[in-house]
Amino acid sequence: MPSPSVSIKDVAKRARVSVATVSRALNDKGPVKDETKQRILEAAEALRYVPHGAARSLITNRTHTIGVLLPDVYGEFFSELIRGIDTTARRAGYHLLVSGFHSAPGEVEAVLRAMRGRVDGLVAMSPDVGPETLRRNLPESLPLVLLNGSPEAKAHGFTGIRIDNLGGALAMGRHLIGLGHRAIAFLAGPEANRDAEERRRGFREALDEAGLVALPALELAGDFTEESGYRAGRELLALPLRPTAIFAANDSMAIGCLLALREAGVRVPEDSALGGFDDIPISRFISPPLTTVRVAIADLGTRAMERLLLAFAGSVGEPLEELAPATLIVRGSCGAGNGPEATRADSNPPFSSTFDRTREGDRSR
Amino acid sequence: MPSPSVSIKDVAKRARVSVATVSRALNDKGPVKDETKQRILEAAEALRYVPHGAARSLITNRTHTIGVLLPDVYGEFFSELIRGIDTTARRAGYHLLVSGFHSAPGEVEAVLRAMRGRVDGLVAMSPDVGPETLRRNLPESLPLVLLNGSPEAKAHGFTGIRIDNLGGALAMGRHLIGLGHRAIAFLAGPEANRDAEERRRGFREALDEAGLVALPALELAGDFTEESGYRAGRELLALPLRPTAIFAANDSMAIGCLLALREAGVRVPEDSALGGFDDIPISRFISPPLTTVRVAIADLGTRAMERLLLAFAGSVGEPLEELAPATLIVRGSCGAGNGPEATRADSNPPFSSTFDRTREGDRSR
DNA sequence: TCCCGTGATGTAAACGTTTCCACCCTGACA
DNA sequence: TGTCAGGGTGGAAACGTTTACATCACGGGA
Repeated sequence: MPSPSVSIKDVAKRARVSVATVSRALNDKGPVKDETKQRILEAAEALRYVPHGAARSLITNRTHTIGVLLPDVYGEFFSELIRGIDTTARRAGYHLLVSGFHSAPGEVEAVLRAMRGRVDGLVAMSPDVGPETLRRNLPESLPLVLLNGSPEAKAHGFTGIRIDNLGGALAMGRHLIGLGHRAIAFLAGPEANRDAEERRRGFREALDEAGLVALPALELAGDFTEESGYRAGRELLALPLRPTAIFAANDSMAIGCLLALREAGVRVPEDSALGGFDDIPISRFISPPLTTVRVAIADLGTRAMERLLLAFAGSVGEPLEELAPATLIVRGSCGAGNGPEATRADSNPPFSSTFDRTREGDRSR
Repeated sequence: MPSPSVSIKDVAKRARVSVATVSRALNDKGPVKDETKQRILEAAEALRYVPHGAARSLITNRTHTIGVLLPDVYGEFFSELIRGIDTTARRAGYHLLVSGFHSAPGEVEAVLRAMRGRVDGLVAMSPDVGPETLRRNLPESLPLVLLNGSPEAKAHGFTGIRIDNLGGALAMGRHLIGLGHRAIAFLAGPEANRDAEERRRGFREALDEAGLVALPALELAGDFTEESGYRAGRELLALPLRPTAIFAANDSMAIGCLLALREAGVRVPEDSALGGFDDIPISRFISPPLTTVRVAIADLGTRAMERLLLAFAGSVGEPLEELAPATLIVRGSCGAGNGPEATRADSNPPFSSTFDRTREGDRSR
């Protein structure tokens, strides 16, 4: 059970030099005679020596690891984000210490504290956790990038990256209005969710621009699940005056809604246009393919990591807030393909874009 | 830039005791007078003291971290696996050091070596990397669980967990044959891929059982992508004698194939039955919903982690090999819903199962 | 010939913990 | 009153590195 691990001393002994020389030889620091160096490398090889990370971190004060703190490790969003962070991190020689946390009371604190001395920096996504909690449980000096944090985080001295929910929803709203729709239903996300709220605001803004009013009857509650989208769809069907278009605050709800419509024989997009948000992979495979707003998630991770690397390089700078773009993806479900915008729709067929996406992250940015 | 971090010494000074006492008080080891303990806790609180992980690891030889090594951090498989490992790990107080590696020559080695002194155990998925490479770059004593490794890994003294590809494919083959199909096409996966190979073997076994012969013309090459499934579908369409059923070695290919068939006006399942493997989330949303084989990925991660925990607890035992179940999921694409097996299909409607799945991992096992 | 710079190496301190050991004190027991 | 047990505490070693500093030999320039 006790690890009979070989340490630098063993290498030193075998190569008949001091540990200092071994360290120098292995790290290419300071002068070492070629002959000695050769002997040391051979000894290390023979003994299968691997330096002890913790010991090294202790003295160098560098772990070459960055922590990633996420509310839940679930689904495509998570894996995409990690992928974005990981590729950038690895390229720079960093590893990832990943930790999800559930909403259990003291859990965030516990996880945060566990990070001390194990990471050089932190990427945290904290929808619930306030900036104060973060700072209280973290060493003052730890570089930190907040993902989708509250807008006031900047004021607290945090640098963060947020998704441009507002811009994306605005684009979708404009698009639907541009297609001639006037009565547009909105399936909202969870009350407390910041993304959901921003998307609602973006949609409202589009309405305002066009001089349309938001009818309370056309704004339905949802919670980002397919099920809630399905329920909302049935509610819409029961309305005396049905909307000609529906904008769901995320793709899952849009899909649930689509099922409800289809069950009732309502055709999409002929009878009702439909738009979503997120561009989850399923979206391009359902029929009709879903018009949605793409969030470059992997890119989000990449940007966060790059910020951290910048901080490591010493250029601290003042806390910034960056917006990750959210771009409209026009597919079949909005009916643009039947109208004058057919070319735009054609330029993004569901199939070829699938293959594009496969390696998207590798060439992101 | 240098971290003005507060250490145990600062706490000791403030509480007017020795560092030894602070350590004892904070870890509840050895006797400390209540009054002193109180003073120490207050001091720690006031200074926002957080123990230094690396330093602690150095002396205790425990990092409370386990390494996860994956060939690629991409897609649903990855996130599900991580989720399975993470939930189990966190419950036991462990963190995850995640590292993907690309196929660059020395990269696996580099990543492996970086793990020394940073992890207490390792979960590795190594389709390409041989057992020898692993051992050569890892301390002898490090507990290791291999995911989907080669069957001979066990002989090398590794304990591993593999997906029951053979059993799953066998079940699918039996199912299709049971529905009366005699000419069944098989879309194979990548040549070198072990999973793909095992699935092929399972299918062949089902044919053998039924006294059917595998026609070379009905076995098409593929590489697990939608595109290759699409190509295979077109090849099948060009065949003089078309198969009445198609079994694709994974869902992505099945979906690509489905598109090819649909383009040609071939109806599924009326004109041709279709089966896949993996049960990726899209599968239940396409129309018709795809009959497939579900692999409990999160469960795979959970099992791996449990093995590791067992090893930490000291019960080393001989290297075992565990098989993670792969179960047949009957949906519409195989046509069972139209036949005598309608009840089985109904018991698994695409929608309710979606919601089931949402929290599947939390109650796995 | 002397001095000094420089390359090659070793010694030892330091990083922040945990833990073994020794010490002191108090009280109980003989 | 002496001894012993044991609670409470501090000193110091140890973990495996890196690195500042010291040492030494050697060679070149004055």
